Amino acid sequence: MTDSAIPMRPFAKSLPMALLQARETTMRSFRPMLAHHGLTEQQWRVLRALAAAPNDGLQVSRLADQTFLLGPSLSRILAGLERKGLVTRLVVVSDQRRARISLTPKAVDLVRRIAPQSEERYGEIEAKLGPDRYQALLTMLNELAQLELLGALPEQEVS
Amino acid sequence: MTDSAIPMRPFAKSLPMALLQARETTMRSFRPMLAHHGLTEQQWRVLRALAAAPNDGLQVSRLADQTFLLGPSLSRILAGLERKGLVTRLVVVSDQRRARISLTPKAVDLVRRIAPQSEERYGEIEAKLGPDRYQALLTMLNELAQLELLGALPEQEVS
DNA sequence: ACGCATTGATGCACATGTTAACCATCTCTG
DNA sequence: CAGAGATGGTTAACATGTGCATCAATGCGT
Repeated sequence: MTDSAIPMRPFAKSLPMALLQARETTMRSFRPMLAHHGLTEQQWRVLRALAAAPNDGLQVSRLADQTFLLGPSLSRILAGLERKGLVTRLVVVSDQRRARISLTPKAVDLVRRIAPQSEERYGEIEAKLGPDRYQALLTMLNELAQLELLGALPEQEVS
Repeated sequence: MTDSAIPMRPFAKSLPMALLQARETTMRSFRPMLAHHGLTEQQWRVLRALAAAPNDGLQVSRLADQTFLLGPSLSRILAGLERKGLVTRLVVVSDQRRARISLTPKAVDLVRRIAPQSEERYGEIEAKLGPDRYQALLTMLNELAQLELLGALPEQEVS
């Protein structure tokens, strides 16, 4: 009785599930490499964002935006990276609530070593999917991310 | 010095990041609805898979496959759902390692109430993205998920 | 029957996701 | 210029993600 009577899109055609599965497939390719360097996926996102940032670093909130990490997660991650000697934190004198996070030279070296391996993975995915399809996929994903969907922000009324 | 010298694909063109962002956008539309019913996203995945399963239920490993949850996560989630009276667990007599998980009538009712709201969300996404693009996106995501990427399974050699 | 690798599932440890509460600083207004 | 509110970050608490160890039940070869 549990089946047959509940009309619902099959799991396989669920966009969120497809996105989840696709991401898992790609990340399974990256994670072992990062683990080999003692980094988690999120720690790498932080290092990577900082590597592309201006030399005086980024403040925590900007870093959170760029890495799609929430504040509390980022706080913990930064504490860990600081303990590892990979990032430094400088309080902004003009507004002492803010801090600027930068990479240490040690971290810059690390990023330099990882980057080419990372590019290899991207290259493999792009090649196996086909450059044209890869681009098309990126385009559609970005378009999807721009959608403004109902119920996302306000307290929506449910039935 | 931290920037400019490390050649790396910009964050925005990173496929894993695009997948993450796209998934976040879609899930932001679903989560409030599920929270309103006291369910997390993962709990809903479990209920949904069970609702589509045969009446005698699914064993834990199959459920893990279908929901893309790892064993340990699923163990904890099932314990929670059992505590809430939403699933039951029956040990298989012929092989006592296995258990069959099924929905309780209470859970079936719950799924029945949530399903139409869920379909609404899917419909909105499909409509706003365009049915043709939606299908194309699903197709490419499934294709991506099927890729066999290096480093995913064996101990890969890193430099 | 016996040893023994395999399988289904859980336990453990650590890192992150998520929400709410909290704290320090700053800004604005009266 | 004091006090309310806004802002940037962190802390806390709980659930999940992830990899590894564990454990019991099973199947298999001899």
